[in-house]
Amino acid sequence: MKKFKNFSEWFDEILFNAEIVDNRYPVKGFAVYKSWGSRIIKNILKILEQNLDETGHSPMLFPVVIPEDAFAKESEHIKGFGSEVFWVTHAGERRLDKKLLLRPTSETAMYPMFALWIRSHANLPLKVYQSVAVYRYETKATRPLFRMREFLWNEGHTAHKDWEDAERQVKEVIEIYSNVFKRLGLSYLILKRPDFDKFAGAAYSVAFDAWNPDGRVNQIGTVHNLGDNFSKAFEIAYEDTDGTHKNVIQTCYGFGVSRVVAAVVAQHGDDRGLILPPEIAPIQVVIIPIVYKEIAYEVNAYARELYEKLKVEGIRVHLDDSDDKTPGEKFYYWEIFGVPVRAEVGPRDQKERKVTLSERVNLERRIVDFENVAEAVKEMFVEILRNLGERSSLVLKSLIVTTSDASSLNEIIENKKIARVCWCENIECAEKIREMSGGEIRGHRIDVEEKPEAPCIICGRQARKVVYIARAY
RNA sequence: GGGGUCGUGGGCUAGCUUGGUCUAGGCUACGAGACUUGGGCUCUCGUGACCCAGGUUCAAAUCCUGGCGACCCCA
Repeated sequence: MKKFKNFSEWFDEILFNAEIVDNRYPVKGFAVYKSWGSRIIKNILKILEQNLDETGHSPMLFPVVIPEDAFAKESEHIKGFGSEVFWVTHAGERRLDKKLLLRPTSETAMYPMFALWIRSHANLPLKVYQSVAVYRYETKATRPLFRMREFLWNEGHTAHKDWEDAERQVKEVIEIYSNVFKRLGLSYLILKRPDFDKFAGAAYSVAFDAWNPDGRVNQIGTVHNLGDNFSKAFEIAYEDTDGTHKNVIQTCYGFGVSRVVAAVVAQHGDDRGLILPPEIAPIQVVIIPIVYKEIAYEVNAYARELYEKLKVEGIRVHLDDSDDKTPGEKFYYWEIFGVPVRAEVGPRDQKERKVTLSERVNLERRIVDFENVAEAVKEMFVEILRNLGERSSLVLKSLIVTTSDASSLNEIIENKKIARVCWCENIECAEKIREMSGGEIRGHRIDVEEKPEAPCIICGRQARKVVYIARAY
C-alpha cells in the first residue's frame, strides 16, 4: 500500500496491522487502543509529563462531568462548544435535576476550583495538568486518531498575576511542546491563528500544525492566552502585595496525544509499515536468530546472550526465537510494527562473535563486535531519530508553495500542498481565500518573523501577515 | 449540513446487474503436521462469513424499506 498515493487506506491498514487502534468498536467515533498503541502513548506522555513536572506543573485529575451552570459561565466558550457536548440527563429511570455534560475540555471543570484555591499573589502562578480523555460530538466525518468523539490529550491550565507572566507561560509551553515533538522527529508549523479561528474564550491561540501525506494539516498541539475572560466569569481573583484585588490572567494548552501518534505514523511510516522513533518504541531492538538444525543450540544460546547484554543496558529488547516463521517472515513482521533496530544473529555472527544490526529507516546493515553492540545500538538510535527528523522536515519544506497569484491557490491545495501567501487580515479576503482554494488560513508563523513581501493576494491592498493555507483535519 | 459509494470468515476480496448448480470461491491470517530457514519456500489437513430489523417471493448474499456502520466529495 502506497502512503503518498492513497493515504487514507494506507493509514487505516497501518493502524490495524501494527495494532495501534482497532476501529471496529461499535460506536461511531470511539475506538480501542490496542497494546502497541497504548505503549507508544505511554512513552509519549512520559516525555511530556516529565517536561511539565520539571517546569513546576502539578499533575491533577478533575472529574469527567461538568454541571451545566459552570459550563455556561463564559459566553464565547459555550458558543464554541455547546453544539457538540454529550449530555448526561438520566440516572437510571430518574431524570437529573441538574444536567451534566462530559467535558469537551476542562476549563469549566477546573476554574470553579481555581477560584477557591487562589487567594493571594503567593498562590501564583498556579500550573496544573492532566492526561485524560475528552468528549466532543463531532459532526464532521470521524477519522481514527485524527478526529474521534472521545480522544486523549494532555491539557495544562495556569493562572498568573499579570499579562506579562502569562505571556512568559505561553513561551514556556511552546518551548516544551517543541522539545517533545523534536524527540519524536516531527515537523510542523507553529502558527498564531487568525482572530476568527481562535479558541472559544481565548485572547489569542497558537497551534502546532503537523504536515500530513494527504496535504491536510494535523493540529497536534495548541496554546492559548485566555486573558481575563475566564477569571472574570469564574471570579478568580487574588490580593496583590499592595492590597488591591485583581483577576488572574490565564493560559491553557492541549497536547493532542492521539493526533501526535497519528503524526508519528503518517510522517515517519513507509510502504513497509510503521517506523518508530526509538524513544517511544515499545520494543527498540528485536533479535532474530538465523538457525539451522545442526547449529540451532549454539546460535540460540548466542542470541540469548545478546538479549541479556542489551537488556542490562536498559534497552527494550525482544528475542523472537519462535520457529513458526522463517527469518524473512519475521523481518517483514517487525517492520510493520516499526521496531527501529533489528539484530540478526546467525552461525557466521556466532562464530566470529559479531552481530548484524539493521536499522528501520534506510534498512541498512552494519556488522559490529559483540562487545560493542550496546554502544552501536545506542548510536543507531541517535541516527534513526536524526534521519527521521531530517526526512520529515524536507517533506514539510517541499510542501510549502509561496504564491502571490490567487488563481493558483486552488491548484496548490488540490495538489496536496500548503500555500504561503500575503494577507491584509480582512475577513472578507479570508473568506474569499477559502472559497477559491478549498483550504483555510491557518495563521502566521511566530517562531520565525516573516515580513509580507507582496500585497494581499486577494484585494491587492497592503498585506499585514504572511499566512499559510491548507486543508485541515 | 448536502451529495455519492459501500457493508460477505480475524484482514482483503469474488459472487449481486439477470433471485435457484452458493453445499458461498480465492488470497491472507489462525490451529495441527511435514519440509525449510542470511528477506514472505513448498505441501497436507483443519477452524472460520453473507451488518441488523422488516418486506417481496415457491425461493434472497443477490430485489425493496428502515436502522446501524464505513469511506469519498462538497459546504
